[in-house]
Amino acid sequence: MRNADLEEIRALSLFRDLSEEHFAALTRGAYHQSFPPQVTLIEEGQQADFLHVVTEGAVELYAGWNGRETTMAVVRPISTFILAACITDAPYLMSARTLMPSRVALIPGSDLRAAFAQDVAFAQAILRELAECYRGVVRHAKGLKLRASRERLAAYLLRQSGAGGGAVFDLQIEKRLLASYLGMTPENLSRSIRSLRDAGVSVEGQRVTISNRAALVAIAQPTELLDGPACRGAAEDGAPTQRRFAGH
Amino acid sequence: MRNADLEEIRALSLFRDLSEEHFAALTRGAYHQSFPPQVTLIEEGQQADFLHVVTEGAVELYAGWNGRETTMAVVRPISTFILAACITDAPYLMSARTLMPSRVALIPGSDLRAAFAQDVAFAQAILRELAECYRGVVRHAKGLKLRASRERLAAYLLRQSGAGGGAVFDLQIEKRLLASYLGMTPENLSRSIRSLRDAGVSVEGQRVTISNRAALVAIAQPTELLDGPACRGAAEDGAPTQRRFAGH
DNA sequence: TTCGGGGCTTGATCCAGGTCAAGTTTTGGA
DNA sequence: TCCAAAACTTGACCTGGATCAAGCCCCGAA
Repeated sequence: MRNADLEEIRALSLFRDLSEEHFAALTRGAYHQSFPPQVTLIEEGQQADFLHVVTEGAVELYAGWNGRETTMAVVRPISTFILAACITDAPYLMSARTLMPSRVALIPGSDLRAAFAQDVAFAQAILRELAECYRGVVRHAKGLKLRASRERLAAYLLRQSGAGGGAVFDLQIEKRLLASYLGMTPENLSRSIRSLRDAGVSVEGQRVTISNRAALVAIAQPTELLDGPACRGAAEDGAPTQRRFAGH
Repeated sequence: MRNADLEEIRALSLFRDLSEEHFAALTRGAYHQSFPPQVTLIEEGQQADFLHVVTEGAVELYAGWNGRETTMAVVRPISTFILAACITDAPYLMSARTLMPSRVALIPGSDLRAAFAQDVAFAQAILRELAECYRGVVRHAKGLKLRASRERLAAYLLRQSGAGGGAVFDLQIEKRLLASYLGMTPENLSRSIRSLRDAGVSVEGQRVTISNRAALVAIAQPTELLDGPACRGAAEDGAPTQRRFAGH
């Protein structure tokens, strides 16, 4: 692995408190690979052998059943995924595929469990990371059950725009993917977007403009309990070393 | 706390590997209280001070937004809840209320974190427990997004009936609650139940009879990735010291 | 034993959102 | 640069499930 990559991974809250020695041990057995877009990295049901860390690009987590398919999250650098399956040594509950050319570090689950047993600070970091993942899915599920699709879209746009001004930003994601993530069809997303026009939202291609934040807030009624803390204050103080794009 | 209660809690996979000393330290600061039905134990948004362990009765985890409300899970003895909020010392994402006269043990979060730091085996147990919770919510979310309501009901009934024969069993839960858990209205649940009659399902009051398991399976298409491992084999070998009734 | 209230069912109706079918635009590759 | 495939939009239509409104049943309290 390149030094620059190592440093980026090291900066993750997950690895920040890990001793130099243990970190070296972890990364010794790790791979760091580049993948073209649309490559399936893991498939649900498979055994979990590696913790994955996206260092470049974007990875979609999705699940299928009976011919249907839905996007559960989009993971962006630098963050990890499938920690839970790795820890319990259980089959993945979600598949993962690259959305663009991406680089992913693969850390053997056995090494992970070994480091966990030897380093209390690391154990705490893992636990915190997992707890945050858990809370992310809970929020996602709550949103699905409590909000209508238009409300989910409004909330999503507010989250993406960041708490600050951020009246203009890019979607960073294909609309069909966003639709799937929000639990609706592309057609319905299209219509929902139009229906937000009179709330001052305009979407042209990937570019989103929010001209009346208050109106959008009135629709989405964002809460920390549903939209996460990221929505709260203006730009966070510390370097946001870890971002999860669409949920989690 | 009564000795019998202590032993039951001790038998949880969460505490099984904890040293006698650390377990004593944990339970020294713990309360064990009885509550009548319909008592709110915790409210979403509050700070998480105690890990909760249901030892008798049943507790509903639910979430509200904008006047709406949905039940996320029903926790039955002996199992824990709100572990994640406790660990991250973050606000609860779900409220909890008793559904019947219940007893709940409250273990201070600070003690929990202390024990975590001192006992690697305990740390691993906590991590496993949390990972299982995470996977539970992921399954719940997948079900909501991938299955239609009738399919969710069919899958739920199969899960409840247990993998074995179990052609007759009790719902153990009010139907309005089940409806909310499955993400539908009571009216729609009623109709969905009727619509499963020609799949050999009859529900009279709380009593459910499944006379054509194959037909139900054809509708629900149960998968381990959606319905959990509990659905797999016949009665598990070890004592099922920990059960989560409706999901998680 | 009666009464009242909540849970459950059933029917009628409505609507959010899915499906189907064209277009239109964008994108990526030769 | 052009072409083909895919993404996106729009309209028409349909349907799963919500809502509204009774009525029923069961259970618990007086």
